Amino acid sequence: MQLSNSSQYAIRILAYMADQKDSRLMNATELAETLSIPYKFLTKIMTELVKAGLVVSIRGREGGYKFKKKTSEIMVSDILDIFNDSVKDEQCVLGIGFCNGMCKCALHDQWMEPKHLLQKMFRESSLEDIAGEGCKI
Amino acid sequence: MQLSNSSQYAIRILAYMADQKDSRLMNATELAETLSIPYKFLTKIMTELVKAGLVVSIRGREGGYKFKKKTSEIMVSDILDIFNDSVKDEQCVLGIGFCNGMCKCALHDQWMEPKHLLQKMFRESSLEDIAGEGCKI
DNA sequence: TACAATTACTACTTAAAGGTAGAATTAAAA
DNA sequence: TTTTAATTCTACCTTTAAGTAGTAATTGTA
Repeated sequence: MQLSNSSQYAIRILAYMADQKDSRLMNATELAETLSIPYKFLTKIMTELVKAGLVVSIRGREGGYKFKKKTSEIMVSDILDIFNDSVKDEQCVLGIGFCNGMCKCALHDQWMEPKHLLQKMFRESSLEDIAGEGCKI
Repeated sequence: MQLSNSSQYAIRILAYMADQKDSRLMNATELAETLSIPYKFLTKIMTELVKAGLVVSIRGREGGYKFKKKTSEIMVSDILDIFNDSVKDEQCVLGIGFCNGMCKCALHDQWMEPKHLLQKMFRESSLEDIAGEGCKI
């Protein structure tokens, strides 16, 4: 019961970027070293974040990554969506699509409250909110 | 963010077994067909449940599986433990072992409440509790 | 223009989860 | 004692996640 490595890395990367005061360009080498994430895996993740429209990349010398949207407009759930890792409304403990109107799984009722809290945490935490919170490295 | 297939199957199997009034022997063919779980995969899971001491198996003709412990003494978390899928105290959203006294991750505080609810759900739901609840097939 | 520093792309490898096949073992029943 | 219905074991196959390698494309700077 946990997030994929990709999701965890992506949140850590973006939260670290959000920590930086000016919206300066940050390059993959610096991010990989600072956050102890394998360089090649990090660039793969960054490319997905670019495709998803969360960050933009500047190629070539002096290039790097910066946010495309305001950090207040990027929710943790947006990041999880990219890696198919968010908590869906129709998702139950015993499988997505298993529970429905007719048939509720044995843990259906117990699951409601933690599910809603998880969704709340992911959907209502923006990168701006968590910038400055905790340590990122 | 979801349980492994093995954990989901195992919970469904044991919850279904707990539904049966007398503690009659249930065989793999019946369980697999009733619960729509691949037969060979189900037997693999059952063998793990036997090794973990949750159920006993009777081999040979007229054999099958039955509970070793009382259903009131088997918690959902016991099942998740077998498949390394339970929510550990030290587990945070951004990785097991990442957060500690010195360094709390950016989502550490937000994670506390959903984590405790998840743990509560898994640790305080016994098979007896969920027997009869919801539909299992 | 040449160079160096950067991201992007394609393809591969490794590890783990999920699932399958077949034969061995067991034990009740005929 | 033979047959039959059951679990168990070993080994394999498939899919997905995780991670790596090499090269192409891009672009600022000297």
